[in-house]
Amino acid sequence: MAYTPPGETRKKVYEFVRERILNGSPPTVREVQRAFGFRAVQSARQHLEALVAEGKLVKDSGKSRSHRLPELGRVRSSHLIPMLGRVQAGELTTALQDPGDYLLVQKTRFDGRELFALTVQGESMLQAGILPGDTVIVRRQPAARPGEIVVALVGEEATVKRYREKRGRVELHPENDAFEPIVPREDGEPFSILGKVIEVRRNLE
Amino acid sequence: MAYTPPGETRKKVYEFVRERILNGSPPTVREVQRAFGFRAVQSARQHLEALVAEGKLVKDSGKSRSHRLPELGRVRSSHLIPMLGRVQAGELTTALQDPGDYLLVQKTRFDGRELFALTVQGESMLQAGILPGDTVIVRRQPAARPGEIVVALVGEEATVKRYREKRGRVELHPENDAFEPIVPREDGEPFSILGKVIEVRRNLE
DNA sequence: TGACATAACAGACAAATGTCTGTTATTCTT
DNA sequence: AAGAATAACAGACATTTGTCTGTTATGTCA
Repeated sequence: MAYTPPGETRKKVYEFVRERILNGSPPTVREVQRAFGFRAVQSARQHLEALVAEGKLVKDSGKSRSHRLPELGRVRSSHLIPMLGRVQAGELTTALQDPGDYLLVQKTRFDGRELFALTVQGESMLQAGILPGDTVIVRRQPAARPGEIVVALVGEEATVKRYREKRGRVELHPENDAFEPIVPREDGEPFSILGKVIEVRRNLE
Repeated sequence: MAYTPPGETRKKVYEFVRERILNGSPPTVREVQRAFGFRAVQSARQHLEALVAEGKLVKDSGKSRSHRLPELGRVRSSHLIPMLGRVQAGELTTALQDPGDYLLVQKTRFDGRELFALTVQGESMLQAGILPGDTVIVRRQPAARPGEIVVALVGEEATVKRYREKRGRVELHPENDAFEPIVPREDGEPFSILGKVIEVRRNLE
């Protein structure tokens, strides 16, 4: 192969490998060799080793297709979580067990099994920047701390509100002046906290 | 290994492989074998072949680590897109070529290369439900249609605004009464549209 | 019960893949 | 010009990995 100035081929090798990693299939040494027309495996290997030495790539020695981008360790751990639309109380369990759709999230802090997603109905959280049609990602938990945004089951329906406590009593506050806080009563309709909202997403396409 | 009811181990193998693929490193047959404690390679292989036959996985015959999730169906492929923080005009190209962080998105409609993400600064889009600290996912394009939310380069800095046209002239509208629209002038500071905002994300953890 | 399908195992082979040693050519530096 | 560093090559070896053939156990169903 023709001789190229120092660093030139190296850069292209990096870009090639990076592209492949981002597309989900890191190349083998020989795939790099072929992609660049090297006549020796070692040519490809030297570039790859150099890139690892520079810290631009990391590699698991001995394993095939094991080149990775260093920053990606943190980022790449992802879960598929069930995605629910409008949810009635009774359907909830069923919907979680056999969801119609999945959402891909990267939440290394959480176990994928404790997460689900919900489409927001209504404008009660407008002033918290949560609009109708937004998707909220929820971590299942039976309680919450004041100030957190939660998904609660009030009567027959799941609702998104801000959790507050007043004189030891639970209050669910909308963030929209046109709505009134919900104050569950002991003898009232069934009430429970489904979980805490940990992310909000909105599609604008 | 202990005998398990039909389909039970199969399901777990599928989940294992799926998780690994989503995390960027599809397992080898023997990695599956070890993960499940099979004493024979063939045990793992049978499950994998069955999953391919069922259409739950696809595979490039002969290649190592080549199991993939089928493009069609409810589990879609994902992209890793570069994530930028506060961006000055000059840094932009550099930041896109060598980003410090990545974001995992599920956008089959788009090519991963035309997407990037940006952290929102300031409160100018408050009433559109975009708060400071939110992440916007942007599709690179040099123009926009009225009503769309865009990322534009005004002078030295990237800014998120709603794109409007008035008497044939471009206007960038904030969605916050405390801010004034930006009306770029021909002889004024450099102005260009970087792309259109296609998703907004907010972390609440 | 017997036929049949599935699950798991055993052992082996061949191709793919990572790695090693050593050599030659080109460029850079002094 | 000489030495050092980099790029590319040649050929080989060892491990990993995909694949194959055949066997045994467990469960299903008529």
